[in-house]
Amino acid sequence: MKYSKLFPKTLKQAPSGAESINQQLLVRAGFIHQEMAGVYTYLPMGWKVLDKISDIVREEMDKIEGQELVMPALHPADLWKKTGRFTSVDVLFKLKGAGGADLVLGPTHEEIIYPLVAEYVSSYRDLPVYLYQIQVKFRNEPRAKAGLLRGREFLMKDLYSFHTSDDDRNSYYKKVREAYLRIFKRIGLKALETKASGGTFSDLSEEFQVITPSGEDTIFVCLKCGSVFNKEILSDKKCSDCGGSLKQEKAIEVGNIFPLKRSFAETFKLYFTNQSGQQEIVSAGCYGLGISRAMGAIVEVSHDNKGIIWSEAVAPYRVHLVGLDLGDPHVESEAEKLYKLFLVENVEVLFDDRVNVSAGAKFADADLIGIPYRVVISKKTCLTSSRNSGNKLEIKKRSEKETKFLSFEKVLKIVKDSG
RNA sequence: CGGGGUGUAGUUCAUCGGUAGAACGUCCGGUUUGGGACCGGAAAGCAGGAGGUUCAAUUCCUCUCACCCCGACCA
Repeated sequence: MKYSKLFPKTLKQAPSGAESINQQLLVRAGFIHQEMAGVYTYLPMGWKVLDKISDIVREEMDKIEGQELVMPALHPADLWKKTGRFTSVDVLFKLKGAGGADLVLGPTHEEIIYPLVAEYVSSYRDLPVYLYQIQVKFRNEPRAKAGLLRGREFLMKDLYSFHTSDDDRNSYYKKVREAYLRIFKRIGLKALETKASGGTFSDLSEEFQVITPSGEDTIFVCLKCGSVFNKEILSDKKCSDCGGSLKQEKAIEVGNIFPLKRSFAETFKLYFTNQSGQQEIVSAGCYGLGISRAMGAIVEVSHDNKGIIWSEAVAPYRVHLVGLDLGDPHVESEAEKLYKLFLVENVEVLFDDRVNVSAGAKFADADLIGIPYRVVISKKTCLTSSRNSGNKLEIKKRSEKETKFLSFEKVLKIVKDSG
């Protein structure tokens, strides 16, 4: 991608009202655009990041035999009335259909997936089944805030598992837990597994929390055994696993896994016929992961005063090629060649090809956008190119200070190897 | 949903009763080119919306909408 064609350009200042770090940096760097409180357009580079996170999530879900589907965002309210959540969930967006029927914008999908599975699953032979989707969710938060950390419309992965027994569900639950730990590691988030209440879903659940001052949850980390507890389930000031003392932290919840209560299966009559021909109730779990929230969380924990520092797995591009002295026809053609070489090598590259823009402005944009590798081509780095021997490029990692001068081959190796 | 704050050019902000100004960005011309360069010129505004007070309202008052922050909430 050529920077001159990229939509949109970066901003020097964050709009007023953008107070949280993730919102400021993501808006300034051109990843997101706010439409209203808690609702954002994901701009081309922002969408690329979300796509990369989603792809990692897909890979890990597929590894544990998840099957991807997409359910509607628009739900008939009847299903929500059946579970009682039409009134009990206060963040529910409600609207009217053409005939006056009540409709709901889905904040979660138990009400859709239970009837769906009930329709197709009737035998123990049909179970277990693991279904997930990556989809937009709606929650009418009384106070949306902090950029992508708390939206009214947001991107989420939700997985639902259905089993012939609680034991089977519990063993799958462990697999999901491991998949989650792999996902967060891969996208560059240190997520702590946290014991929490299950709200209307279940009695207990586990959350994946990323420690950051901007987090809105309070968690307690045991200094002795490392267990982590959400404050909502903590009755005394000692670790309930080992009795050790606890350290309080602010954290943002990026994932939450629940063994589901029986009541959903009862409401939607989700039964199966077992091997002895008897009807049994299906056991289920649900597993959420906030995709857009994870993007915000990454920025919260990985930035400096100049901008974002993307982890390699989720960065919109791998290389930010900065062309300086492009007024010089020789440098200009060398830069073009270099850009094409990266493309031929399947390296995702953003090429700052702007001619009348100062070096400082280009570096500032590169730092702001936060692509992992910055490669500079200029008069200085082109000097040796007339001799075929030693054409050196300048390469710098966004996360490091050090700059190296290396041949294209070595640059390519670095860029391709890591991550 | 309680408390507080803010709505003026694309963006950030000034003006605070006499009918709108800067910076950044944008466009044109020129000089520049390794950390947000410089000089000239230009375009850009129903002052969130409705009502009221006034000879006159961006400015004062009322209502409303939106956004931000603190708290409550967060299945």
